[in-house]
Amino acid sequence: MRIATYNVNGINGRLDILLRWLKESRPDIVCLQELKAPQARFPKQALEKAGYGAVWHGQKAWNGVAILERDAVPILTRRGLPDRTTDDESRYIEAIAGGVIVGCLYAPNGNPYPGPKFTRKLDWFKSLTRYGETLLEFGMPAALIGDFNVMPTDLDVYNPARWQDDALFRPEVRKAYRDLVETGWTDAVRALHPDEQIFTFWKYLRNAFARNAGLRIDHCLLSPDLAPHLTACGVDRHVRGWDKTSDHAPVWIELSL
DNA sequence: ATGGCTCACCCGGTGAGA
Repeated sequence: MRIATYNVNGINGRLDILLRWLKESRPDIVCLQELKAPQARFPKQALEKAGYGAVWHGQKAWNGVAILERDAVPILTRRGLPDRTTDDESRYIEAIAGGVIVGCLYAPNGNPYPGPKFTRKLDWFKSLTRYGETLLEFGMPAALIGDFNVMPTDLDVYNPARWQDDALFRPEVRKAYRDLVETGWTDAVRALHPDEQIFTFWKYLRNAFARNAGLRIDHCLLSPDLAPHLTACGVDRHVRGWDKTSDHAPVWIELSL
């Protein structure tokens, strides 16, 4: 079973890109972030035509997350994190797909540092960590997948020195990610490729993709009963090279289930 | 090199992304 995550950066503006990638890669389950579309403007029919059922959590102009399943409709289990019911941003959706609890997330950016947005990012990670512990206690195969907006280590940044004071790389945020992982999750890409430099995002600016000036910020975390089934993972880098593409590339994992 | 892109908002300049 293949599970992928893709920050599409506008699902309607880049629908052709998304459909092209789905057609060539045919993942079983897909987590999408940054839909940038209100609930009523999700392209349900176009995805159905491509063979994917969907659940989604939209928002006007910003954020927005969705889970797709090939030849099925995911069973929605949650919209939003339990700690953040006053939060009006669409950053978490969860469903059962392929027998796995799939939590699809889009963490806050947190810039500028310091400031209220940065503090909110740390709070959001605490909420995610706490809820993740609840998921682990269920004892059902679970995965937290999406755009975490954090580079966990120096290896995940093309030029670590330049990112020291950025909200995606501040020590507080890296610690928040580490605290989350240490409650029992496995970072799939690092489990299989501990020493390889792997990027999932390249800025639009300054020819970043051609220079490979990238970051690893899209992650797949697996519960203890799922991690032993991990057989492969990768980044569909070539998608980032397409015309009018997202600034992220799709990331995928393969599970022997 | 903190943005030189790119998006959604709805038609022009603003806020946000990372």
